[in-house]
Amino acid sequence: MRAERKEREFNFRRAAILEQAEKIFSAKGYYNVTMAEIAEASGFAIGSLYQFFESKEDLYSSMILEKIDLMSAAIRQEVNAAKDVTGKIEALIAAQLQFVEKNADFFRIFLRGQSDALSETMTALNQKIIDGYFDNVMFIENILKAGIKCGVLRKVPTRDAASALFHLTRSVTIEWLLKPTKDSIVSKKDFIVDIFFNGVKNYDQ
Amino acid sequence: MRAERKEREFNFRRAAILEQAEKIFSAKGYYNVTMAEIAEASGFAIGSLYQFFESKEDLYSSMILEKIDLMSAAIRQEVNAAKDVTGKIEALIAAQLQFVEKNADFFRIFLRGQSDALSETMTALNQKIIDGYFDNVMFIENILKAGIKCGVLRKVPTRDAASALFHLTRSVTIEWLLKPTKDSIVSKKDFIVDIFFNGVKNYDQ
Amino acid sequence: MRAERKEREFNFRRAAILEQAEKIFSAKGYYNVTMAEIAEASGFAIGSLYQFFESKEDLYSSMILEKIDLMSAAIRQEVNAAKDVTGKIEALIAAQLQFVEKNADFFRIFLRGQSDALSETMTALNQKIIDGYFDNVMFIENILKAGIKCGVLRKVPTRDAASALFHLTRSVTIEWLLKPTKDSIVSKKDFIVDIFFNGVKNYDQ
Amino acid sequence: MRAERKEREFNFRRAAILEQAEKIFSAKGYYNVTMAEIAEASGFAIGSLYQFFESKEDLYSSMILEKIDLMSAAIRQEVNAAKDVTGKIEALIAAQLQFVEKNADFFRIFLRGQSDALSETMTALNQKIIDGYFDNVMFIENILKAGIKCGVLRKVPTRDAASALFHLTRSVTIEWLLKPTKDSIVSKKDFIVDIFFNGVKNYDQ
DNA sequence: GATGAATGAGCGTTCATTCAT
DNA sequence: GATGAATGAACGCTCATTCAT
Repeated sequence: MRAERKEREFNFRRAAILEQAEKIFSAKGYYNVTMAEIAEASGFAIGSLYQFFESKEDLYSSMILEKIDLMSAAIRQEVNAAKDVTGKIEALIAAQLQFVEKNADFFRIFLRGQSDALSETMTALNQKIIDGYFDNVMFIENILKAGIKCGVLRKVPTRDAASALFHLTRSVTIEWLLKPTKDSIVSKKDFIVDIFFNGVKNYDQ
Repeated sequence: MRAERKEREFNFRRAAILEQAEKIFSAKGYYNVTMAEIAEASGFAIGSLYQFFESKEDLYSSMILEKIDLMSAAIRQEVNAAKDVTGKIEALIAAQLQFVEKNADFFRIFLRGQSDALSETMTALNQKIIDGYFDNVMFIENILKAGIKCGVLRKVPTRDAASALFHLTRSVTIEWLLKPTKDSIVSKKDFIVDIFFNGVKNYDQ
Repeated sequence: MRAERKEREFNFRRAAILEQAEKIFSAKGYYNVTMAEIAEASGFAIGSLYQFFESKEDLYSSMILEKIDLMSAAIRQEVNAAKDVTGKIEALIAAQLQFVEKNADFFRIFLRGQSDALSETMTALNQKIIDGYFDNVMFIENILKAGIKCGVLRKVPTRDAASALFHLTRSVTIEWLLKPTKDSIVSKKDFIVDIFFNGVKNYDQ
Repeated sequence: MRAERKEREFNFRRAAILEQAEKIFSAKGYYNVTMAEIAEASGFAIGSLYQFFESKEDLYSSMILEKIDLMSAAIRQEVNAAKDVTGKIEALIAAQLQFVEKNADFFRIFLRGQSDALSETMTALNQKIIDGYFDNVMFIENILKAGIKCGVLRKVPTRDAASALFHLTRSVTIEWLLKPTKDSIVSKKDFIVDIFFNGVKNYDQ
C-alpha cells in the first residue's frame, strides 16, 4: 500500500534525524546545539525538522524517551529470560552494560539528562525520566525482594540496595565514558556482581 | 591597612554573589539563568558582577570549583583524623553525606556539572571537574590499597572499587535529592558501609 | 466540447477556493491566514492552489477585485433601472446595503482593503481599489450633477457630496458590522436618504 | 533630581521611536515593517526597542492608543470651549480636521486600524479602538441630543446621526489622504457643516 | 568604583513557494 | 493534472557584555 510506504519512509527519515541529533547533543549539550546544526548534519532543511518534531525540545525529548524505552525493553527481556535470582541480577547488569556500549553517545546525554531532571525546566521530560528511574529501581527492587525471600540474599533495605546496584552499574558506565578505552565495558560485569554480592571485606583474616 | 580592608570587602561581596548564584543555578540550570537575575538577587548592578568575574561562565566555574575545593578539604581532614582503614572509610562516607546535606543546592548543580563534564563546552571547567573526580577516586583508592595491604579488605581491583564506593555514596545522594524527605541523609552512612563491606549475599544459607 | 467542460470545471473549482478564502481572510486578515489553511478549507492540496492563482497575493487580489466588480455591476444595474434622480439615489443606497447584507464577510475584508490601499504594499491591488473607489464616487457624482441640473438638489460641491453620500452609507455599514444585530441593514436606507437630503437642521423653529 | 532627568530622557527617546514607527507603519502596514527597520530609522539598536516596548505589538498598540487619547482630549477641549450646540458641532469638526492635518501619517494607520478592528487578531488593541470609536460616537450623540432638546436640530435617530457625522468627517479625511493636495483640509469644515445641517435637497424649487 | 542602558549576534520558528512523484 | 513534503529566507526576540556617566 502507498500509505504504508509513506509511513516507513517517514519513520526512516525521522530516525535518521534522531541519530544525528544524538551525536551532536551528546557532544555539545542541549543548549549549545542549534536546529541549523542538526539540519545540516542530517541533510535536511531547517524547516523539514519541524515536519518530524514540533520543536527543538520535542526533538530532544523524543530522542531520549524512545531510547529509554528501548533500553527498558531490552533489559527486561534479558532479565525475564534468566531463571534464578542470581542469574537475573547478572543478566540485568550485563544487559545494561551492553546497552551502554552500543549507545555511548546516548548515555552521555542520558547521564546529563538525569541531572537536568533536578532542575525546573523541561518539566515533562524530566518527570518522565524520573518516573523511568523510579520504575527501574523498583524493577531491581523486586528482584532483590525475591532474592531475600528465597534466602539467596541477606536482609538489606531493598529500596536502598536496588538504588545501590543501579548506581554501581552507573559508576562503571561513567568511568568507561570518561576514559577512552578499547576494552569492552561488558567485561566489568563480573566486578559489579562480585562487589555487590560480596562486598570488600576480607573474611579470611 | 587600607588595602587589606579593601580586599576583605571584595571577597565578602564576591562570596555574596556566589551564594545567590548557587541558589539560582541550582533551581534553573546554567542556561536558564541570566546575569540580570543574579545581579538582582545579589543586590548588585549587572555591570558590577563583571568586576568580580570575567564572564557568566567564569562566575559559574568559580562557584563550582571553590565549593569542590571546600568539599575536598573537609573530607580529607575528616579522613586523615581517623586512624585505621575502616575508620577512614566511614569518615569518608560520613563527611561526604554531611557536605551534601549542608549544600543540597550546590549538589543539584554539581551532579549536573559532572554530566556536563561529558560534553565539549566549558572545557576548562569540565577538565577541572574531571580532574577533581579522578583525584577523589584516587584518594579513595589509596585508602582501599592500604586496607588490602593490611588485610582488612580482600583483593579487589582498587580503582574500580574506589569508583564503586564513590558512586554508592552518590546513589544515596541522588535518591535523597530526588525525594524530599526530612530524614537526615547522614543516617544512610551505615547502609553504605554495610553494602560496601559485606555485599548482599547471604552466607548463612 | 471537451475544452469547454474543462474550463467550466476550472472556474467552478476556482470559485470554490475564493469562497472559502473569503471567509477565512474575513475572520483573520491577510497576514494571519496561511495557504495551508485555505487549501484545507477548500479541500484542495496546497500545490493545487497555485494552478488557480499565481501567489497568495494574487488569490487575495482576485477575490477582492472580482467581488468589487460584481458589486459595481449590481449597483449600476439597479440605479440605471430607476428613472428620476431621487429614485436613482435611493436605488444606489438600497443596492449597496443589500450587497453588504449578502456579503458581510467580504465587506469585513473590503473595509480593511480600502485602508490597506493607503499603504505602499500590494500596489496593484491598491491601485485598483482606489480606482474603483474613484469610479464609484464619480458615478455618484454624475447622479448628483444631474440632480442639481434638474433642480432637485441644491448647488453643493458635487465631488464632496458624492464622497459624503458614499461614506454615509459606509457609516451605516460599519455600525452594522461592528454590532451584531438581526435587523436587516436595508432598513437603514430611509435614514440615509433623510439625512442626506434634509440634513439635521430644524427649519420649523 | 537625577531620577527625573532619567525619566525625561526615557520619555524623549520613547517618543522618538514612536514618531519614526508611525511613519514606517503608515507607509507599509504592520506586517510589512520589521523591528530592525524601526530600530534603524530611530537610530537605536534592535534590542533597545525592547527597553521601551514589550513587543512589536506593544509598540504598535502604544503608538495608536496614545495618539487616540491625544486626539480625544484635543477634540473634547475644543468642543467644551464652544457655547451653543451649533458652535460645538463646528468645533468638533474643525478639531477633528485639524488633528488629521497635523497627523496625516497616523491617520493612514488609524483608518486601517479601525478596519483591522473587524478581524480577530490583536484583540486588546482592537477592543480599545472599538471602545474609543463608540465613546466618540456617544460623545457626538450627546451633543446632538442637546441640539434636539433645544430645538436647533430636528428629531433624527441620534445614534445613527452621530455615526453619520463621524463618517462624514471621515469621508473628507479619506479623500484628503488619498489625493495629495496642498489645500488645508480644515477648509472642508464648512462643507461638512452645510451638508450635515441642510442636506442636499433644494427646497427652493 | 559603580551603574544599568545600549548593543547586536544569534536563536527557534514560520510559511509561501517549488517540484519530484 | 494533482499532490504535499521539502525548502530556506526572514522574522521577533533574548541576553552576555560593554562603556559613558
